Amino acid sequence: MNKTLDTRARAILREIIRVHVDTGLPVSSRTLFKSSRFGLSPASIRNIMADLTDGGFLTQPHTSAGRVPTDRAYRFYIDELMRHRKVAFDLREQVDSDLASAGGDITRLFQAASRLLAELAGEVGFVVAPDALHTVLKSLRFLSVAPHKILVVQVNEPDVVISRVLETDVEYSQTELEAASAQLTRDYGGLTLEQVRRKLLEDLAEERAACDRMFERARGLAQRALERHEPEERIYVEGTAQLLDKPEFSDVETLRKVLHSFDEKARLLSLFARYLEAPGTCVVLGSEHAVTEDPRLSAVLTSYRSGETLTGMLGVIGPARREYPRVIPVVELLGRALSDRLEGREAPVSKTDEE
Amino acid sequence: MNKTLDTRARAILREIIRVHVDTGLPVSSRTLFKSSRFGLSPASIRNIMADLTDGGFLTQPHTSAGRVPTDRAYRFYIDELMRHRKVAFDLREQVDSDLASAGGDITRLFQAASRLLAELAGEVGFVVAPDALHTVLKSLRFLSVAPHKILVVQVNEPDVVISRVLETDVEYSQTELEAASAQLTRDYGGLTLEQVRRKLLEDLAEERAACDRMFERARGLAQRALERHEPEERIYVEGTAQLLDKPEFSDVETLRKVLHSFDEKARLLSLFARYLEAPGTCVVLGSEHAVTEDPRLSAVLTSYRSGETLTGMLGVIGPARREYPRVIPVVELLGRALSDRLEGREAPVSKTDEE
DNA sequence: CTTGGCACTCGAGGTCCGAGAGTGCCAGAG
DNA sequence: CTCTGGCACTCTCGGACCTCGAGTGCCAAG
Repeated sequence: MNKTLDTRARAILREIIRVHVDTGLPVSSRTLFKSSRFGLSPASIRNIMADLTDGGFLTQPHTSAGRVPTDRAYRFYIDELMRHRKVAFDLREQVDSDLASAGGDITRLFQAASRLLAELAGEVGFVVAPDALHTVLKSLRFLSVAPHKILVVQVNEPDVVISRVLETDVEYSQTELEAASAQLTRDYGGLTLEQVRRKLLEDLAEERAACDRMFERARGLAQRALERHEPEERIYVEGTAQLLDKPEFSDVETLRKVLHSFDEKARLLSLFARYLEAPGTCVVLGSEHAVTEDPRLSAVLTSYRSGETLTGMLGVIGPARREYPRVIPVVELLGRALSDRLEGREAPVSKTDEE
Repeated sequence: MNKTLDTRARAILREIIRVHVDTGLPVSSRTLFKSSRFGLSPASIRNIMADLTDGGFLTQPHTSAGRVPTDRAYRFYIDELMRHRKVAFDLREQVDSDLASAGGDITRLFQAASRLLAELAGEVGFVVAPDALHTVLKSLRFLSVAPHKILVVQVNEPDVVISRVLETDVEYSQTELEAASAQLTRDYGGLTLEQVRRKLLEDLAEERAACDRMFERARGLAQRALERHEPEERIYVEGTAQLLDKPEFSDVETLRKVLHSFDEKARLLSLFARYLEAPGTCVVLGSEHAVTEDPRLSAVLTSYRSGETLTGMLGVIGPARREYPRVIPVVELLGRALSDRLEGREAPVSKTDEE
């Protein structure tokens, strides 16, 4: 099929998308005639619409309804017709300050990001954390916080801090813990978490008797601290209620399926997986390789970086009918903002150390 | 109105509730006649049902439908008719191990608890964290984790650990930080967070010039670390999608309102507030002082303890039509389990220190 | 190539009706 | 006095039917 539509056809297609995105309803030739001055009568517009329908860009829900853009039309629109809108400056500020308010806590950071996505785009927002396996461990510290509780502070490349409280049977002195911290950081720092885990297992098995009892215990603690997280903990979804406001999800049965599918984080994760590699921002429409299992859902997603090789993903999920020129920049803004935060670049928001 | 129903009326009411909870549909005299052997004909059952209707225990959606229990009926059922079911032993184990997997992180603990509530009760689960104002600070520690990042570890009574990464302009040595930690813990340990905040402000204002520059900075850090959390961070809601499966919320408009209302955490919090004081487990039906703004929603809630004076709340929200004998014990189980965890009592799940 | 006109199609919404489910009440039996 | 079968009554649900209006497709004339 030739994708080369003439100028008039493009203008009409663009207008149909604009109106349909706005109203959510099928667009008729009459509406088009009135809404915008093409200098053409409804009949002529109908002819062009018929061509667009033949070309696979439009469909009609039934004979006597207007036309609705197909996924193909959206694809064409996104690739060729659309001009991005600049994001408002105060939006950047809001994003930066909201992310800053997570205060270095990685979980809250991802949560804040997905919440922002949901709020700003008016759709379901999600963030997929980078795969922890390839994260590089920088240091590991133990801190005794209460008689049988030890705080394990794990610092990953690039200065991402994860801390975790472990309960212990044995009691440790702070000096012991500091020695152990230093030793472990020396032994395992610079390795990826996957390597650390493997090496820990080997070392624990091997040095059973030989080694110092204390370090053996410390390795045990480290192992417990580094236990790999459930897949559910790698994916953050917020704003699922937003779907209720979209007319395309007004029937309960659809909603039921879709909302329940958001609860199955593990499957979502595997669906998203293939897009991790994709550079830049992509729009995945339902009819294409589906990000979600439901063809009615589509996604706008982009990747973000955290350190040298680590990438995660974030984006929004909603109906294909969305304001792309507004939504795409929002997703990209959050991608950049999250990368900046994770790589330790200061956001341009004012920040004082004292008081 | 006299609440003293004769034995037969009680039996019938109980059976009506049983059947209605099971099916979700209005119950007819015929169904009752067939389902259970009362030794009475449908006509007689109808007479009793008419009495129960007069007494305000039953209503009919319309003339030719069966009867549906009113909130009053549920109240009577809960107070007088119901016998709790024992929770299965493996349920306790699941709860304990799931809560243990949060690994001392208070946020994840509350999240896990509300998720468990949602899952086990098949309704919306929620946890309200204790009001941080009255929490007693035990110690405050600083740990340098990266050039301009400091981990602030705050230990509250009873050994609840909260840690937070702060970014700083100035660079601190670990020795400085340790001195500051000791000093701050000495000065502010044992006070409630509210007192700490006030005292910090006073001290910062007063000793402007006099005091050591280092401690002044440390106080600034402490203040940033203890900034009070947004109300949204005190309330954890999980499993909102569960409502989709309840036939009483099958129309989209209701769902829209209800699900959106769950997103407004701040208002939820204020609605829950009054039940914090209530001892034991209570069932709040929609027609009574509403926990939620919608009279169709009802809640089963209980409080849990964390330390001497601190109490929080947890429970489930759903339609009044629920299996009380099963749901109430679940809520109580989680209340106990959460108290145990927070007060440092070991749950009876096996736990080894090493390996 | 454009346009007004016109016949055609199809869904939305209203009305009507019959079937079925339940009830309330009554009169008669135990 | 209580229980029960019988019966009339009510009300919802679903299907059949109809009309209205929106939109289209096509054609013939400009």
